Amino acid sequence: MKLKDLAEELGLSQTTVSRALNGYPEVNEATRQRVSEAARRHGYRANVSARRLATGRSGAIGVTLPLQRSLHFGPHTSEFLSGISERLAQYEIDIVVTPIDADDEIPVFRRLAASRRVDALVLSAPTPDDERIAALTELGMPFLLHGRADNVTIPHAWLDIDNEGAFHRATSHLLDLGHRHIAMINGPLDQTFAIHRDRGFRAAMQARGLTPDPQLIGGGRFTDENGFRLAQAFLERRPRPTAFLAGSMMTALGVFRAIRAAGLELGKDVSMIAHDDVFPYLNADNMVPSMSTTRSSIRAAGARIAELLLQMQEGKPPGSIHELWPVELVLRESTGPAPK
Amino acid sequence: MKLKDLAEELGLSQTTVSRALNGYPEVNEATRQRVSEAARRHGYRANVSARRLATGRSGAIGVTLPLQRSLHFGPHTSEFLSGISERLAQYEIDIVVTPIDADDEIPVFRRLAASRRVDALVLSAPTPDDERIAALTELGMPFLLHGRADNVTIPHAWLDIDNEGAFHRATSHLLDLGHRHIAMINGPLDQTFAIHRDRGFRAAMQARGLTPDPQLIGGGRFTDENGFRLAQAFLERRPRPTAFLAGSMMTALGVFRAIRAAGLELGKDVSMIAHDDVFPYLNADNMVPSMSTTRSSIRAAGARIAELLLQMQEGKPPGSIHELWPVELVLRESTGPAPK
DNA sequence: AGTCGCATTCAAAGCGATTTGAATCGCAAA
DNA sequence: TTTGCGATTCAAATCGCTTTGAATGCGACT
Repeated sequence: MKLKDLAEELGLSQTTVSRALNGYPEVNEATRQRVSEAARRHGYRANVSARRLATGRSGAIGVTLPLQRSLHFGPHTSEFLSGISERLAQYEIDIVVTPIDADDEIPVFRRLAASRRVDALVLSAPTPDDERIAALTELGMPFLLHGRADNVTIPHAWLDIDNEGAFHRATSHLLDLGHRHIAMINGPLDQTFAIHRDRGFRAAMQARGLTPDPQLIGGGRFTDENGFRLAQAFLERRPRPTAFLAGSMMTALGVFRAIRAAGLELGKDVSMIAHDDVFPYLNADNMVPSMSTTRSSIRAAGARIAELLLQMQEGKPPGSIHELWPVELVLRESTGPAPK
Repeated sequence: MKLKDLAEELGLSQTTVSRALNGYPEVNEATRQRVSEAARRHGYRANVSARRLATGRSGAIGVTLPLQRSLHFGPHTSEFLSGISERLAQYEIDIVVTPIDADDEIPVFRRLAASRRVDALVLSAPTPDDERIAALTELGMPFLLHGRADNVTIPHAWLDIDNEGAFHRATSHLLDLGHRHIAMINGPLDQTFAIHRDRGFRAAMQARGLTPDPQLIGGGRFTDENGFRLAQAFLERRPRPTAFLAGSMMTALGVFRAIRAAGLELGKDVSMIAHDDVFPYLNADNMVPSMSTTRSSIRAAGARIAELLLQMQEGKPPGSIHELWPVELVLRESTGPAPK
């Protein structure tokens, strides 16, 4: 059933039917009722391809899915996507997952733009000098950055969490508890968020006149394995760290195991604060001991990003969209006073 | 730059340019070269909306993303999507993520079909009597089921792994090692794959004349927490289980913790075999002790599903597409002989 | 020389919506 | 009675591609 059929059945022109369904004001209310009813009865829905062609808008936003590179974002992906779709569900906007091969990101963007496949893009995992921003700006493709690219001066929209503040507070709290040898298990250090966390950590230490021990700082992928390896190595150093900062719940699990393997008890011999993106399948509250975290829902971020993309489509200038979300510090059982 | 502009610049008709770019044979090779060169030079790409409208194919496949219900599939999602996109990347086929709210799945399908938004769907997490199959068949929307719906007789395409066989083998192996009290931590029991696993487990036990202890059987979401809780409870029973089967690496982590918490040693006092969907961020091989698993890559399944969808689009009848993948049993350190 | 067939190319007709500019109908104002 | 205006409705153009059916050019064959 297409528009023409519906119009014929109703004895109306396509124009009127189209307008009635799209809520234009110049349609008689009685007519609109009649049209809506018929449309519902036939389960009529406008062919999206035709609509997109006519309106010039693709009605879709692209979310990049890094295939090779940031594989550690795997577990984040579904939550983030859920957040976006949650917000977009009521609109007729598609979410197109665009695999990106790291090598040829820019060409992919070029193709996306030329074929008008999506109206806007969501970019994840930026580096400080992220070159995608210049490329997309030049292509005239609207986008929203999830994270920040500190060194890029081109105006662009971004939403980020306060990673620096979060790790500053977490570190300060550990210091308040008397910890002096704090190990930091960060993410991949080429990415902005990891750099910010590092900065927060160092600043908090230095504020107390302490210098972070480079032997107790590590980074890398957010895997259970990486967390275990680094933590195990750190626990062999002397003086031994009495507290850990972990960049993700996944690494925290590894650290947890390493602590146990060393015969230590979490929350007593060793403290830990992990960053929690709030995954429904890995709950900090239900761990034993429950895990102190810096918490920020990546799902909520996705929803807000969708919201902001909608606003951009209505004309809000990208350069005016900058959101820095505070991060909660949730204290649970995994943190305690430093052992004497 | 659109087709018309390109044609004008080249002094050719749109027909010829279109055919040249789409690889039709009736174009002079010299002309094709000239066209390709010009297209490349201008970065020309056909407007997808126009193409879709003209061809009547949306050039997109939909992947359902259950929002509420199977939240436990979170971590699987990104791997699965990666697999699909890996295979589809070379084609101009979009992957549209379709959030599904559980309550109104069928209406969503109806809308998808009516608006011709996608050419086919990938369905996940089926139940034995999955009613989506009938709905989609009636709507004429091609789909491929990831998993199986045993009780549905309507011919349809599916790809599944041999869950029953996997758990049969895993159980048999534990029995060979002398274990008699085997605990089973399954997935949500309304889903087919969990039912199959249960069946494999029971059959292997019964083949040795053993009856599974209902006190040692549990199910539920694939969370670390659920694994921990169930395992902890099971370890308090007498006789205590000497081996565990875990439905996912996520639950396995919880079981692991429960075993440690009980002062037992994995691989010696207690054995475990977990099912591994092969996540890059949770490696069975690198755990300590390394984890014995039934292994089947969900990413590979995604890639194959994409492949099969392409074949369906070329006319392969859905009823002829049934793939049952064998599952590897990988023995590592977490399994050992039953303690006397 | 006339005709046929093959290789190319083209003009024009869709695809199914949206949108522009004009037409129609009452009804109040002149 | 005529005119004008607001409220509705409509015919036709448009979006940018694919595809059908016809046209063209040219060497080969009769």
